[in-house]
Amino acid sequence: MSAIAAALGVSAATVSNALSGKGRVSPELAEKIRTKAAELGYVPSLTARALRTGRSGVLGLVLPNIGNPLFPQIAQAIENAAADAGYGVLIADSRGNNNMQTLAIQRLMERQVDGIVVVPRFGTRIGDLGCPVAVIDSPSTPGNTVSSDHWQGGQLVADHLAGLGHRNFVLIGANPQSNVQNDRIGGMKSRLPKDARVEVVWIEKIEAVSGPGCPLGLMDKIERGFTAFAASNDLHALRAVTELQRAGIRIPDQASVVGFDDLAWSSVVSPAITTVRQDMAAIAEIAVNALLAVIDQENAEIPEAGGIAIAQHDRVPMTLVARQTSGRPAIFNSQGNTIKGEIR
Amino acid sequence: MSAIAAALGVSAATVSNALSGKGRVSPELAEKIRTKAAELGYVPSLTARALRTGRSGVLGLVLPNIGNPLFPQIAQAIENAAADAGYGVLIADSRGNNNMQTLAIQRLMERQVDGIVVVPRFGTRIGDLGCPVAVIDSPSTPGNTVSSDHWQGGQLVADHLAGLGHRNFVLIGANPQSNVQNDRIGGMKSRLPKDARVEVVWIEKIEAVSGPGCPLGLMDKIERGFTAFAASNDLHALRAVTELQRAGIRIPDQASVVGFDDLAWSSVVSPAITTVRQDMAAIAEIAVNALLAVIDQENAEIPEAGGIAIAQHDRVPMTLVARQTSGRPAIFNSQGNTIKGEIR
DNA sequence: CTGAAAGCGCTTACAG
DNA sequence: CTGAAAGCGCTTACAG
Repeated sequence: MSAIAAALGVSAATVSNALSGKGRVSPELAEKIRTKAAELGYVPSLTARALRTGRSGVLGLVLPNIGNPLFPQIAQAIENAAADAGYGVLIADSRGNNNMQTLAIQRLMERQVDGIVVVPRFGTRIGDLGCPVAVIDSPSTPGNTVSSDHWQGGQLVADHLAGLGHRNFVLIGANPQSNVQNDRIGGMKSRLPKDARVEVVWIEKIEAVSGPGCPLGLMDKIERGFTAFAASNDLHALRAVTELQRAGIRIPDQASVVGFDDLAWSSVVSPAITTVRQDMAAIAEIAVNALLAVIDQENAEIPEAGGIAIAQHDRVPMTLVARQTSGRPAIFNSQGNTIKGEIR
Repeated sequence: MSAIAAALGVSAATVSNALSGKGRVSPELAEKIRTKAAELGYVPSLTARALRTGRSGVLGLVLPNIGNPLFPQIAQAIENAAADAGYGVLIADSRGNNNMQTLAIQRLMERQVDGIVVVPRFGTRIGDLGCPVAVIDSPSTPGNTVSSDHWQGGQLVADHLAGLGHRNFVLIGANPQSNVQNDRIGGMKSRLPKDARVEVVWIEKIEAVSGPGCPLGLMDKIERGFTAFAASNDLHALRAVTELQRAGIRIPDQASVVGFDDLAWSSVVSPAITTVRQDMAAIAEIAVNALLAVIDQENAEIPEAGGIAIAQHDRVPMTLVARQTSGRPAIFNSQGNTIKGEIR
């Protein structure tokens, strides 16, 4: 900037004003300055600007576990929304314990992020951080800012499976402590037909006994007449598909399987998995906009206000993506009654 | 900091020296300053430090596509290695075209990152950026800094499958333009038994004709006597497993399937997928250390040197994780000859 | 419409 | 061992 000022014989202040388009510079001079800036390959120092304005132009993203298969979708959506708003994204992983989450947030704040998007760990509560925060989890989470309407997503699944003729449902979740999973499963239950038979399988409980990656005992359910398998995410749905398929069950002829999240592989396995997709772009946009609103307001009003926890509780609707794992089962007639005896 | 200085009646310079442990402060005063800092909850402004020292303490991470299933592993490893070294990580997605990659790098540089880790898009070459860069791709990529030894990984697969008795191999890749995939497939080919029969399936070519998610024609291979399916990553391996399973093939009794990368679901599907794992922690550490070495050197020597492309070409060995998809096939006797006729 | 001055919070020679 | 001073590159009242 000083190089431009020197080359043109004007002041740094004028260069700054011209480049930021804040008016108060004659159009001709402004044009000359812009040209010279381009010519010199001028790149403003965002660091200096940050120091001066107190705004870094960077948002933090704290995730419970970067290794989570859903992470790519979230990170991509947040990165996009932030980039569109001219913000960078600093990532932090709270993998491990809840203390790590606190540390991760601290590290981010040391770096003067203007706001933080956090996907909290089970059962943690994000209090007032002294910095704008948007929480993405589930509407059931205290302090939640925005999330998919997981309950409604569960209802989508129930309606879909019931519409196919199913009356015997196995609901598959990993951990009953997860608000997201509880919402999904609760939503499903709330919409099952009156005469439905339901059993819930909690994977972590089974694995605690039989070890990770163990069979889920789904063939036992099949033998007991269950035909619909609704998992709380695609990873579990995939596990169900392979477990059933391996045992010789034909999907969707003999059983339907549905998942959540439309993870990377879901459309590409055989048969492709029917799933309920989150509108991550919408969620990210709401989260980022909520953050920006608080940031702008902080800047405008009394800065002593400090960190403000956002509390909008936006619920973004989910959409069902019907694929092959839930084609019409050959075992049902159009009334939904079983017409073949091979599976009672 | 000035608050500490004021509270103690010393200068900011002394506070700075005490807190940074640069010596030249009496132990007693230093201790008093540290105590007061803790008491006041002092958090240094990394922005100010960055402006003054010219180092932001932030590394950039540019990925070809955040949506890629391998991304979590990479991001996590880099975030860890960077955090251990006291650095933050700014992410950028070059999703879409090669121009986006250039833009992503520019945005990162505007934010004064001290160095950039880039996983380049197919066929792009990362030149001198005027900032330290570490490229992670494959040893066959020009400018590569560090990567897994994908060729050796391919050899691991070939040895493993040949050792099981297989002589008829289907190699599955997505895109022949990818250096990584070419290395993996090349490595496999280089170690197949002399009398082996080999066919390569390129998924993108098939999908260009039959649409995304279409069958890969694997049953045709089975009918023509192929028994070993070696995919260039777990996503394709999973696709092969489900396609074969769905058609009634029992894995591993009638066919073996092997993948790469040990993606999130690989250990949890049924049967669990045998795969070759990358040592991401080692790769990330080498990449980050390479960056730090250049950054420190820039700081010590002539800063006019500008950006230096690192050229170490470290190859990190891969390891095979044998799981159920490649148990000993029942169709082979101990000499590796077919003993059952059900699959010729 | 343009410029001189101050200051964001640090660090780093340089004096004392 | 400690402090006064300058400066990193910007922006923003305030004058002129």
